[in-house]
Parts: sequence; structure tokens; C-alpha cells
Amino acid sequence: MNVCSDTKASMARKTGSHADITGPAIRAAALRLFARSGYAAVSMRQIAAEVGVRAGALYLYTPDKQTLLFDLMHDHMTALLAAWEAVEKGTTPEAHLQAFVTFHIDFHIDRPDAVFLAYMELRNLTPENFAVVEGLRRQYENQLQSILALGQKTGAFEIDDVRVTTMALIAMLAGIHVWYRDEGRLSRDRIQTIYRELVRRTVSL
Amino acid sequence: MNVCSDTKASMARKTGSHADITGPAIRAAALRLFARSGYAAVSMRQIAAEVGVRAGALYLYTPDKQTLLFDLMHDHMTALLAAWEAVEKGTTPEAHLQAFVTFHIDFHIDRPDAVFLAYMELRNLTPENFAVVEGLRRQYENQLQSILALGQKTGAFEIDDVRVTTMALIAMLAGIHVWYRDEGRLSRDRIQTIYRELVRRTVSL
DNA sequence: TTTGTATCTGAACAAACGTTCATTTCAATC
DNA sequence: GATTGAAATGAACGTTTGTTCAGATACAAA
Repeated sequence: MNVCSDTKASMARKTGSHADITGPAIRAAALRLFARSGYAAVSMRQIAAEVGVRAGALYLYTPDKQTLLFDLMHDHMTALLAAWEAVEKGTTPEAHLQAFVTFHIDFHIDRPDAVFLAYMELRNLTPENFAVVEGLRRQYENQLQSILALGQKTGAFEIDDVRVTTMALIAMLAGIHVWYRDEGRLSRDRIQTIYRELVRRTVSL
Repeated sequence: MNVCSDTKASMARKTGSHADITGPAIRAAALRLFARSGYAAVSMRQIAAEVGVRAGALYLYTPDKQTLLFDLMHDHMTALLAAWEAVEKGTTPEAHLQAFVTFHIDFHIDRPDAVFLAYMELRNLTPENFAVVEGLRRQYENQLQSILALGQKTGAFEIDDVRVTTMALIAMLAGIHVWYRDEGRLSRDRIQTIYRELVRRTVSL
């Protein structure tokens, strides 16, 4: 991670230096290709070709292919948690839950490739890397679970099993990426309205 | 498909003939390994080793690796549609929907590997094979969509967008495989009860 | 015991894989 | 114009890949 972040400490980069361009370009290409064809099916040579560089050059920016995958997933999950942290959540459990749905759809619709990667390539991580990403994913689930648990305690929600309902709602929301298209029949606002209502119903009698 | 199905037409198989054993064994091993590690990450030699045979022997039972994957997915989807066809569905839209939920959970809990494969390896199919499997998947979705559409028309359900609700429910149900464990906290009956209620709520005001 | 056939092996194939590294390139600095 | 150092090349490495096929093996029929 952060292969070329010493822009401040070292002498300033001059025009003509490509490191600040190539690094992100590699990550962007890897994200696209991994999401499209799967980690195991994409070769380092393909990623390099997409960037307009030879395979060997990739190793100036990542120690190996596995780390490249891990960084993409890790950064996505970290950004997801940070973005949710920054959201205005309202005061009541009802508002809190609605905010979660709205936020989730916004964040995920803007990053289809990263979303795809983050939950399709878990099994291609090494055990250590898997544990890290899985921990972040669990943290995100827990955000929703806490909302449901609080709402249940205060009587705002009527929930049988909080854990199962959490997983059911996460799955329902995550499923959007399967059919969503940018130029599709439904606008983002419309989708958010529909899902806010679907979610509201699952926690109400 | 059906590499060794001429049992009736040709001379009867005698004891000592292994074709009737090796064929299914290969498919079972491929299913397990593909589900666990992903199509691209599993080699023909690994599958062969699992069966207790050398890689070359696999080609007595499948023309190539791609067909092996396709057959597994195709057979799963076909079995799914056939099993749903045979279900007693009740008379009202409400009963119909409850039957769908119950059936779906039963069928999918019993076949975790095939379920995993059928919706994680779609992108590793050739375009032609993808079209076939995708068509079957669409047929299954349409079963649920028809239930919702009928219930909406008769006034039994209160649904905003039938298509979106269909996809949301499918995703919710499919998500069970992410967390379900055979010896987990919840029995199958309990899970079915919880999900029947969750689904009922999403189609009721 | 010999023949015939279904089943599987073992070696080989070209191609592709992730990764390394000595060498080249070239703009920025002195 | 010479020097420097980051950036990228291109060839090479040892493996592994999917697939083929002539030959070995084992068993049923004769």
C-alpha cells in the first residue's frame, strides 16, 4: 500500500515523472479486469497491457499480485466505513435506518467494480488477508445490526431475529448490483425510495 | 452431458467396469473444488487427484473443462426448475409465495456447492453457455415475479415495483448461503419461519 | 487360453503463468 | 554537456496449465 506517497518528504516530483500516474493506473486497470473476469483469470501481463506498460513494471508498484488484490479490497472497505462514519444519521432508529439504506445505495452504485470485487474475490485472498477484509466487512454489518438492535429495544422496530434480519437486509441491498444499469429504467432516487420502503416494512409489523 | 448414458442400448455393464462410478465422481469432485476455490483456480489435475485418477482420464467423461463447468451449472438450474414445478403451491397468492420461500430455502440449503457455483461462476462461462444458464436463471426469477404480479393484481399484495421487489426477494433468499451453517444457531425450520415472515412483510403495507 | 474392449496411464505438447533482474531510456539537475 | 536516478524494458527463470494420444492394464466373452 502507499507505494509512492513520499511526495512531500522527498524532493518534489517533476513533470515527466510517471510514477504518480502509473501507480493509480495499475490499480484502476486491475480493479476493472479483476471485477470483469475474476482474479485468477486475469494475468499480470493483461493488467500491464491495459496500462500501456510491460509486466515487469508492475512490480515497481506492488510486491505481488496477491497484494494488489488485497489493497483494492482493503481500500474499498476502509473507504466504505469512513464514508458511513461521515453520514448525518438523524435521531430516531427509523431515520437512522433510512439513512443507512440511502447511503449504501449511493456508495455502491458509484463503485460497481469495487463492490463486485469485495464480495466475489474473498476466497482468493490468503488467510491473513482474508481475515482483515472479513473483519472490515463484519464491522459494516455491525453498523446495520446496531441500528436494528437499538430500534428493537426502543420498540421502534418489530424484529424477530436481529442477526438474520441484518443479513437479509444486507443481502437485499447488495443484490442491487446484479441488475442495476446506469441508463436503466429506474433512476437512483427511485431505487432508493423503493428500497427504503422495502426495508421499512421488514422491520414493521 | 450424458457421456455414459447408453447403459440400456449397449451391452449391460458388468461388475468391474468403473465408468458408472468415475463419471459421477468426477462431477462431484469438480463441484466441490470449483465451489471452494473457483473455476479458474482449480486444475484438471487437482480434480483428477481428488477422484484417484490421472488428468488424461477426465477426457473420457468430458470434452473439456468448460463443458464440465457448464454441465454442473446447467444440471443444477434444470433440477431447480423441475423441483419447483413439482411443488404443491396452494390456491391464494399468499400461500403461493410462502410455498416459494419454503421451497427455495429447502432446495438451496441441501446443495450449498451447486448454489455457490451457479451464481459465482457465471462469468467463467463462454458467451453461448452463459446465455443458456442465464436463461434458466431468468425462468426461476420469473416464477417469483409471476406470483408477485398476480398478488398485486388481485389486491392480495401491496407492491410498488414488481420487478425490483422480485430481485430484492431473490437476493434476500440467495444471501442465506453466505452465513448458513449446518450445525449453526438456527434450525432449518426456524430460518424458514423467519424468512416467510420477512417476505410476507415486504409485500404487505 | 486367447481375444476384444472399456478404462486408465504416462509422457509429451505448446502456451501461459508470476516473478526477477541486468540493462536501457530519458528528463531533471548540476 | 555530464551526471544522476527514477521508470520501464525485454529476456529469462522454473512452474503449471489444458489437452492429446500411443501404449499399458484389466476384465468379460469366446
